[in-house]
Amino acid sequence: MAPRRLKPDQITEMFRRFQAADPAPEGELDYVNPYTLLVAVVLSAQATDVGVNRATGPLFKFVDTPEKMVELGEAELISYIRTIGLYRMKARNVIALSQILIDRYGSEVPRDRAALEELPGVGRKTANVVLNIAFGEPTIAVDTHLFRLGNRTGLAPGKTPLEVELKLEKVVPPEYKRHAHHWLILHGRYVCKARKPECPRCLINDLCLFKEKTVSVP
DNA sequence: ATCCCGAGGG
DNA sequence: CCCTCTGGAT
Repeated sequence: MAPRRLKPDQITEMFRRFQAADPAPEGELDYVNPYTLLVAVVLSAQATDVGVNRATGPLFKFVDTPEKMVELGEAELISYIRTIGLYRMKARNVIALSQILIDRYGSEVPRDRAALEELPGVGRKTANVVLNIAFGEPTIAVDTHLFRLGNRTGLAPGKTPLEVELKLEKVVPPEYKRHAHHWLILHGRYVCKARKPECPRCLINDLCLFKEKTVSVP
């Protein structure tokens, strides 16, 4: 069956409300510079931001450059991030990625999608987050939250994250693109949750096309 | 499609 | 016990 989708004026209204409620949304991953942001996002795969911040707090206090990370080494890095899921692969990727930044990019985080996606542990979603947060570009990173909301609300239905991203690129009004990722991710994290969406206190529940919408009982 | 892989919630 | 959490590589 063809997925129902919101109309342009409804989408504009949706983002108008998001902006009114939270004019300058921010991500919840802690970082001190573009490099630590990149590391934090790599570590955040299949992990909670709280869990990532707990590990990166002590780490970034001393290790905030690619050189210091390579010097720290994989085994030591693991001692910091052992409480995060998938830590072996992540530690290996962070060390390798740091060495590549030193060798090819003068220890800077490249402001370039292709260059970012060549780094181990960095895919399209991570590259989009870095471009958006570190460099202020209007990219819309589609993670598990955006993918769910795009389909559930009718904002941008798609079978894959990339499909949802390209559709968002088309339907989100230009003036809202820069913050679309943050608004949607925060909404997905606290209100439009995967398990038990709290529709009664959702500020766009009258626009949303979710069929099993929970209704408030007066 | 499957693996990686710990913490927290229900 | 079950599932989910700002995925990526094979």
